[in-house]
Amino acid sequence: MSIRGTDGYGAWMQWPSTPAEAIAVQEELRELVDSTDVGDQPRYVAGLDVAYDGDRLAAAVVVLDWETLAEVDRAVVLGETTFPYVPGLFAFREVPGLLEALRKLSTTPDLLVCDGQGLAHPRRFGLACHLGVLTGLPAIGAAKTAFVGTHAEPGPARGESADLIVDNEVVGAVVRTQDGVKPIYVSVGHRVSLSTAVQHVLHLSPRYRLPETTRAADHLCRQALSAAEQAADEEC
DNA sequence: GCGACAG
DNA sequence: ATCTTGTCGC
Repeated sequence: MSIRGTDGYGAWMQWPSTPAEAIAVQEELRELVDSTDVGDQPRYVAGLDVAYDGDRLAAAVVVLDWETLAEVDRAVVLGETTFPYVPGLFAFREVPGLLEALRKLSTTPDLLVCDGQGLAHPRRFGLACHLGVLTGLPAIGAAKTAFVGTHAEPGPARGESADLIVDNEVVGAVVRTQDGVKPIYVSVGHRVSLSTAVQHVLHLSPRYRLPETTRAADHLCRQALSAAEQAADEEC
């Protein structure tokens, strides 16, 4: 796929090498986030995830059909970390590999489901916003644990949720995707409203706590990383 | 000042 | 993220 949204920026925006520069990039790109519904009902939904082994990494994207949740495309790239893990700057560790994987797809996703936060971030610009703005594609964040905000305990049944709040502002939703399971943290990434993001996550999680997109991408990047390690061991 | 902190 | 056995449940 082409990365329409990035071209204008990629040409002059150098990748940050320090936390201060990274924060400056977030402060600038955050202005480009669109938290309203744009585009039609998605047909191709992508799950994205990255697995690590020291400085080695595997970034994967798996595209599923919205109706059947069957896989229609996949791409995975091996690489090395270029940025340390710093809470709040997580995207700078995962974006390079994920953009490369997205570029390898023969399908252009209608929605990106990211393994992390979107607007539920200290500067309102988590991984999902970053990937959404750089690609121009609708994106949502679906994280396994909380990062910022306070919230009430959502009801015990699948589909129940509670607002995730920061400074009297709703930055996301805490959603119970299955009866009795620990809820997940959903927030807007780009070009999707929060209520739509929650509906999408529930549609993508018919049986397990995490969206099928996330599960598929998680499996792929782990498998690719371990396969690469096997190959490396045999060499030496 | 101290602790907490997506993956 | 990753390090890690057995165990409860469908």
